[in-house]
This record gives sequence, structure tokens and C-alpha cells, in this order.
Amino acid sequence: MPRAKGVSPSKTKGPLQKEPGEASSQAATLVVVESPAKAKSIQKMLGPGYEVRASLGHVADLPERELGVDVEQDFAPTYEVKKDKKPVVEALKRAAKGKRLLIATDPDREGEAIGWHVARLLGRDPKEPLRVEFHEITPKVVRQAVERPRPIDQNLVDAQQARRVLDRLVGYNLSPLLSLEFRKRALSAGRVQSVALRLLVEREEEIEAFRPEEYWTLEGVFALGQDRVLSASLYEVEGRRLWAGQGEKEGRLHLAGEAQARVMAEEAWAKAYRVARVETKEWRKSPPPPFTTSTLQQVASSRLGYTASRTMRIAQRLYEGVDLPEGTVGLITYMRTDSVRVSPEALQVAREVIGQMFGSEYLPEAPRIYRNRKEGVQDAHEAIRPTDARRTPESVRKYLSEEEYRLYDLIWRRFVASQMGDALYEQTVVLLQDEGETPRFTFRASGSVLRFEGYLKAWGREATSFEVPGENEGEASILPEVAEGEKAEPVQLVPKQHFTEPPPRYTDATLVKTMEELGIGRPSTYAPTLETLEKRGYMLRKGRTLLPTPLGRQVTHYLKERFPQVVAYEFTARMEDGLDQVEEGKVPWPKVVWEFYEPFLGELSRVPKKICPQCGRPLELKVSRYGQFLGCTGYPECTYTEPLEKKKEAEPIGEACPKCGKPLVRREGRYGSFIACSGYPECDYTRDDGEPTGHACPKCGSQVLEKRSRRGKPYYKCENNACGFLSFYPLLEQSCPACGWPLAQKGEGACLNPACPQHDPKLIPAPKTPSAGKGTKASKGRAKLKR
DNA sequence: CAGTGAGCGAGCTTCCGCTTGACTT
Repeated sequence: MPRAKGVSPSKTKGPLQKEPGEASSQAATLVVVESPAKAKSIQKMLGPGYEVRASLGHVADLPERELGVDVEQDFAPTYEVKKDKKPVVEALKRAAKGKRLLIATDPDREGEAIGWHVARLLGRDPKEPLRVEFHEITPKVVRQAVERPRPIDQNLVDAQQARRVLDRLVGYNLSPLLSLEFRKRALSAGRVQSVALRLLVEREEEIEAFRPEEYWTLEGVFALGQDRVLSASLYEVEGRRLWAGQGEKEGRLHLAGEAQARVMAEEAWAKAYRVARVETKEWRKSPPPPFTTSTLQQVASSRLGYTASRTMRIAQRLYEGVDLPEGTVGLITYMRTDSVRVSPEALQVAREVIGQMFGSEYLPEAPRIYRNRKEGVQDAHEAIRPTDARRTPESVRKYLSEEEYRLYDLIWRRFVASQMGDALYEQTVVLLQDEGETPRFTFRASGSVLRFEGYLKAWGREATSFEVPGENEGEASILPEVAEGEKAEPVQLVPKQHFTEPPPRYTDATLVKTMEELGIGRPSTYAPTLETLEKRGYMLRKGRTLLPTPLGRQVTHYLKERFPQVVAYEFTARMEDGLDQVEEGKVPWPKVVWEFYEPFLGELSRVPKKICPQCGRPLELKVSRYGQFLGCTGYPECTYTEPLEKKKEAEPIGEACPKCGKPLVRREGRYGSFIACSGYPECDYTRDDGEPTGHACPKCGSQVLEKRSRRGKPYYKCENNACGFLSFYPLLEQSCPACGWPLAQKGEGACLNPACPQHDPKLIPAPKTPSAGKGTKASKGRAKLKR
């Protein structure tokens, strides 16, 4: 282990960021940025005249426990310091005392708002020139930027407020409504998560509604002269192209059944053919741009099988720093970005590395410049790339875990490839036609050859999904030399059956991609949104694919029916248009919120109320210290309540409680069903539920039951809870010849008696290792939370 | 492996977006 020398920012304890030998006393200016790693590098660039500190993201927000928006007063928000940021704000206040303040939060909408809150909380006037923007973290750019402060851009802040308030209004009104409607605690809905869920649900329904359709193709092999053969498939019949897809298509030939395909094959077989056309063309493929958060998550999902969350966890470690011999080094740039921009210095390094590692033929004449053409890109950070491309994945491999290495390798390759030359393919298409006056059948063969690897040398071929311009998937086949006009004789003609396939389920990769295309979510929220859907019970993972649960489907149907505008795919795009207007100062922000809130209110008002059976007033969702429940809005005049989640009726098993004589019932508990006394809580008798085996317990003589673990594995347990006898294998009729204990069904029969020489320790669970705090209320609660 | 449950109840669960952190018996 490396000895802790200089402490890296990531390793500092607590948010106070007390660093030894801090130059705070001499510094005349406090500079506030968002991330601690950034604070550290900027501190170095600005020197002791400045003290640079991190806000750690947003420091103030709407209160968590209440709406915090006064709808009547132009949606006036109430802000408070975020709970976990109180020490941060206190530290900033102390540090700012007697100093000039510069706000250098990220140059985007959220950054402007963070800066506004910081200035406000530190008692500074946002109209003073205290805002600076770092568009690049280089000494020159940073030093120039601090010379040109401007006031906070209130329009940008207002756009953020509109966004924030609208999300709050939608989320906090809809979520309790869902809990009430579905009688289930802690359900949620929101502008982003509900649309993401809708995507999953609608895709699943598409898959369910899908009926595979049969279609046929004709696969031929043709002999040319000199032992050359050519594989070609039927392409066109009398000018009608073959159709390989769902349903019929205008002007296309659909071979729907075997009979039809065979007739076609026989007719085609009878003809003589010649090569009608040979077309060769060059095809270039340019490298993909360097990674953004979204594309990194996509490729890590499809190439490495990582979830979006896992990718971000690993990327965070690479960003914060890895212990190398030369010290702690951040290996990659910031991992939450929607920009493909690359600093000129990094471009230069990439070109050096390419020239040295691959040769100058892989280097385009000019660096490739990537721009974000998409709307809404905020461009506060660069693309995700290695901080220094000279550090090859191999050179740092031994300092990284396997997953860190694999992700760094991916980022490095993608970045280096993005500055390399095009891949060059040569594609050849051969058309064969019968020799009739007007040819009836056309067969087609296509092949492609990679003439120059270009960027593929770094990025690899398999995952680039190269598409041949044409109908079929890319064939990498090599065709023989063929000349136009030469004869071709069919030597084999086989009809082949196919079925159309349903659209694929979403994975982390494809869902994140679609979310980005729809503009829902941001780099910092893609992964957390997926986790939320899972946590709420709306979505499950099955391998790499994502599928909605029945609850997720019900919730989506409900929202589509009652709140179509909220779950409309264009909702976010329309909101962004409104925010643009605010940013340009054309519209006051409450007006934009109102445009969305008014129709939302209408939808809200059309939801039928649940009515109190005692007084007829509406019921609403309430919360006590025991959790959520339904209560009458007439409280305290009417005190009617109902538990939120419906309970199953306890089923009597027709037996009296041995302790108190009341009927016994079967109940569902956290760990499965069990038998309990109906007189609970006065009588706490319980017994295990399970199939009686007829065996007497070797320890106490009670009945042995067959039970099933949550994973469905059977095990055998004494009915008497106090006894505790347990076996993983069924008991046999025979007793142990050595000691007389029962045998369990494992191999020839193993003895259950731990003292017997024929005993097999695998029969019973390993003795539990004593661990601190086990069995206490606190530890149970924690264990449950973690799961 | 031990333990689950019922009913109480009138407050503390929910949104999106920005950042990193994580107690002690």
C-alpha cells in the first residue's frame, strides 16, 4: 500500500476541506467552484492570492418535506440550505469573511443557480461583478477569466427556478396521488422517471402484441468458370424486390410460405444466368466522437455489460485519482458531461500518441474537431477522455482493478480513435440475371473488404456495427473475381425459412440513448433515474435487459389516462423551449411555469376523489410516525382512517392454539408464511408453516417439516421453534448403523449426529459466526435498508 | 439463522439536478 503523503482532495475527510498549511490568511479572494478536484487544480493555477473552495454541487433547494412553492404568489419558492450542505455553507461563510468573492461554478444553468444561492447565502449582491466562467481548466484561461467578472445572469437563474419549481409541482402532487390510487406506500412520478417508465412499458407491450411472421428467401450457389463459385440470394423478381419484414409492402415481393418459395425456386432453377453487373465502391467510415456520459454508459453496457450506475461509480474513481508511482493521478476528465468538445492541448497529445503507437498513416492531416449539434447541450465540461493519452491502459493496468482497467481502456481507445483516420472499405455488389429477353430473376451477392483499418486499429471492429449501404446486414465476405457478362450456372438453390422478430427489450444502453434523444434527464441523472425505477418496484432487471413490473405498467396506464401531458414524450422538449425564452429575458419565469401548471391543475381536478364512508368528505394520504395511511380531510371532526396497503385475510387452519385455545391462522410475514395465534398480540404463539414429513425430530421428537427458502430450495426443520433442528437434506427411514440417529438423503445416506463418525457437516448449516450487534433492533433495521 | 404479524396514526415520502460521502456497537 502506498504511504499517505500528500493528501488528495478525494481523500480529505469531511466536507470542511480543512487542508494543512492553507493559505487562507493571505488570500484576498475566495473562489467557489463545484467539485473539490477542480478546486485543487484551480488553486494551483491561481496561487496563494486566492483561496479556492468547492460547494459540492447545489447548496440550497426547496424544502424536502413540503411543497415549498407558493402557487398563489407567482410560484414564489422557499429555499433552505440543504441538510448535508450546512457545514459546507458555514465553512464558505467563514472563508469569505473579509475577502472578495468570485463565483466560478460551472458555466451552465444549474451552475448559475448554484452561484446565485452561494452569493445570496454569503450576503453578497448578485448584481455585483462576482461571476466568472472557466471554459477550460488551463492556467492561462483561468487567470484571464478571474480578471473579467460579471454579475450573476438572473435570466439563467430564473430558467433554473422555473425548471426546479415545475419539477417539484409535478412530482410532489403526483406521487402521493399514486400512493392513494394504488394503495401502496412511497410511489412516485415525475417529468423524467415517468416518461422513462413509459418507454419500457410501451416496448414491452409491443413485444407482447408482436406476432412473428414467416417469410422465405432463396439462397443460391452459382458456378462460374475455373472452379469459382458465388453465393447469391434472390433479390428481385420482375422488378419487384424481395421483402424481408413484417407485413406486406407496396411493390415488393413477399414469399410468405414454403409452397410459394418452392415454386419460385423451381422456376429459377430452370434458367441460365449471367453476370449482369459488378459494382465496386469505396466506403469510408469515420470514428465516433469521444465519450459523453450517455455514450460512455451505452458502450460500457453493450461491450462490458456494466449498468449505468456501475459505470459511473468506476468513472468517479478514475476521475478522483488513482495511486500511481508518481502520486495520485486523476486518469480521466469529468464524467458527467454532454459535450464532445476536446481541449486543443489534449488534441495535440492524442496526435503524438497516434503517430508513435500506430504510425503517421493513421493520422489525419488536421485534428478532428467535434461539436455538439444537438440542442440543449450545456457544454460546461469537456468530453470524457484520458487526462493524458500518453498513459496507455497497459501502462497503468497494474495499479487498477480489473473493472477500472476495462473502463479506462474503453475511454482511452475511444478518445484516441476519435483522432484517427477513417476506415476504408471496398464494397462489391454482383447482380446475376437469367438470360431471358426480359430477365425475370435477379440474384445478388455482396462482399466487403477492409482496405485500411484507420481508427478501427484502436477502437476495434466488432462493436462498430458497420452497415453496408443496402438492405442486408454487413457481410464481411470476400467475393471471387467476377467479370460482367460471364455465365453463371446455379448449382444449388435452397428456399430458407425466416421469421420476423419483435423489437428488442431496452437495456441500460438503449434506454439511456433514448432518454438523451428525448432530452429527458441529464448526465448526472441517467443512472439515478434507472435506480429509482427499480427501487419503486416499477422495473426489474433480467440479465442486461430491463422490464417493467405489473405495478410499473399499471402506473403508466394510469398516468397516460389521467395525466397525458406529463408523460407526453415532448413534455421536456416543450419545457426547454419555455426555459430558452426565460434565458433570453423574453418571458418572466412564472409565466412558463403557469403554462404547464394550468393544464396540469385541470388534469388533477378531474381525478375522482376517494370518499370517506363516514362523512362523505374526500380522503387523503396522511403520514404518521408509523408510516403513510388514508385519513379523512375532515379531521379532526371526522377521525376515519384506513391503512394504506390492503392486508390479506388471515386464513384459519382449523386448529386451536396450544397456548390459549384461540384459533390458529396462517399469516404472511416478511420471510414467508407461518402459523400464528389469532389472539395476537395477547398471545404470541407461533409455529412454522410447511409440509409435514412424518419424521420425528431426532432432537426433540416433534414433527419435521419441509420448508422452502426464498430461492425455492427445500430444507427440513423441526416444527418446534424452540428446538431448532435443521437439515438441508430430506430424512430417510433408516437409522444410522453406528449411532442410531436418523440418516439424511445424501449419497448413500449420511448421519445427522454431529458426534458420529459418519456425520457429514454439509447436512446442516454452518454454525453462525458471532458478530457484533447481531439480533439487535438497530442492526436489523440496517440490514433491511441495505437490501 | 431467527423471526415474521395487528393496529396505531394527523406528519416526514414524493420530484430533478448539482456534487461527494459513509456513523459505531
